[in-house]
Amino acid sequence: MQFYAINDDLISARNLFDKTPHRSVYLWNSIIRAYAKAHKFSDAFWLFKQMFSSETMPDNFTFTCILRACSENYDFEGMRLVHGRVIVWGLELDSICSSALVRAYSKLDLVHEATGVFNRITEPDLVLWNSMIWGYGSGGHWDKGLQLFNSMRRIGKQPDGYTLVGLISGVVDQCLLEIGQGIHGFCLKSGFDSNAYIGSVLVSMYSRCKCMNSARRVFYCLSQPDLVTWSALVTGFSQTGGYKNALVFFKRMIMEGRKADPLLIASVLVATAQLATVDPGSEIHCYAVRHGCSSEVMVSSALIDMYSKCGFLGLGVRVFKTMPTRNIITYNSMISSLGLYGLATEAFEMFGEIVDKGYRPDESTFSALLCSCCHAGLVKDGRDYFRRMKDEFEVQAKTEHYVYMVKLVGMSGELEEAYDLIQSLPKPVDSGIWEALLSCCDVHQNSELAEIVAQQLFENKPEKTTYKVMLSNIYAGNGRWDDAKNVRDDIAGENRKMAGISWISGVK
DNA sequence: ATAGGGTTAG
Repeated sequence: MQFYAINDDLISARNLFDKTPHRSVYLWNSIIRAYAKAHKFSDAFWLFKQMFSSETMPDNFTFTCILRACSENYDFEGMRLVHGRVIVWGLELDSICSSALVRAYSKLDLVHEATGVFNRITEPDLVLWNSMIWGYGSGGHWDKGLQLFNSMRRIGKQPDGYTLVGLISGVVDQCLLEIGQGIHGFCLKSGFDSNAYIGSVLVSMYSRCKCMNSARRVFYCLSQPDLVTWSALVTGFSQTGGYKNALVFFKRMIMEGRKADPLLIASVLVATAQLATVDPGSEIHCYAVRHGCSSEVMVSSALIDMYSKCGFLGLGVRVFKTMPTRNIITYNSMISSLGLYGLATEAFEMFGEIVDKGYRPDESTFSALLCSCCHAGLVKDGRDYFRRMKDEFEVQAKTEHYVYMVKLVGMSGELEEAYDLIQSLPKPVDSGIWEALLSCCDVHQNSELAEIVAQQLFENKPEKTTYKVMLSNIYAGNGRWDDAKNVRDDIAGENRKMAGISWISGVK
């Protein structure tokens, strides 16, 4: 419904634009920005080009509008073209254009280019500092962001809320927790702790650091947490294993009379999917239906995943069939769901369908496909998809893909081939890949190779005990009782895992 | 002119 409103407005705006005989630069800028905001990037670009042959000349704001469109559309070529024009118009040193360039390049992960633009400015203003710090932070270069933050303060420039948001977004991992705490301290001292944006990024920062107690504490300190902040907290719980808490806080927010939006609903569905009981998930589904957003791509995709993980593939398929718009994530969810149920043929068909429709399969698509092959033991198909992934679709193989390939080849009994595959990888090899091979050795009771693999794992992660259990089991299976006992004794002193128990909840 | 939360990846 919202989309129609935006489109209707856009159409009226365009009519007005077309009827105006002498268009000012403001009018041009507004219409380009409107198209960019509605994600109609090709229209925005077409108008941008039209403008150059009109009587009105672009100004620095025109470029910011079109740069935003380029970056949101991941249009690298357009980006270079526009940058070129910015230079031609002598606006590269303009404070408005330069910060737009820095942001756009950073968004495209071209931090190097962003830095180039930044370094050409001798006296950056606050917005430019902020843009560059944000660029470093969002690009994973937290250290450079921090350096820049320090040099900014050294020359006496006062940071503002934007600066800190950019800086905090660079704290992406548990090992950066202390850095994050330091920045949090700075926020408190400088009185930024009541800023809604900073509150929400702090909550998600602590979530990324797996410190949900701190995230919760920041949340409780806010007098009026808004939807985004609630959402950050619920998502934090969803992603760190606090599934019950995700639901508790979601319900608490609803009880306070607030309305959830598609982003939050998708997030809380992740928690219900992990709980693997369908009741809470279908409750959220009903909520989405009542609030008219069950057909949003994000919600529907999450529903497909939830239903299939909770044992109701048919309901997931029904959501899939009835949803009005799909994206690559939707298809990936559907492929992994089919794979999860051992329906490899159907998963392959869906892959063919998305290629026919012109979607670009991504790394998750191939994860889902290779996983389906593993479940169904289809070695030949797996090899094919692995090859096509690299050759035909130019998707780089990542750790997860190698894990699947090792499992697929190794489980079929070709332990040597799996071993050779790992040997061919650049060092250091992720221990997850070695672990995959170890589980193949377990299944095929090959204790000789298992020893070699375990040695590799021991060098990588001596503190982990799971693979020692596996090695001991392999020894035991081969009747090598002394070896089995030695490895067991080795674990005994370390923190031992409790034996697993499981149960099935009653179905009414 | 700059900012925050999101769905797949068993």
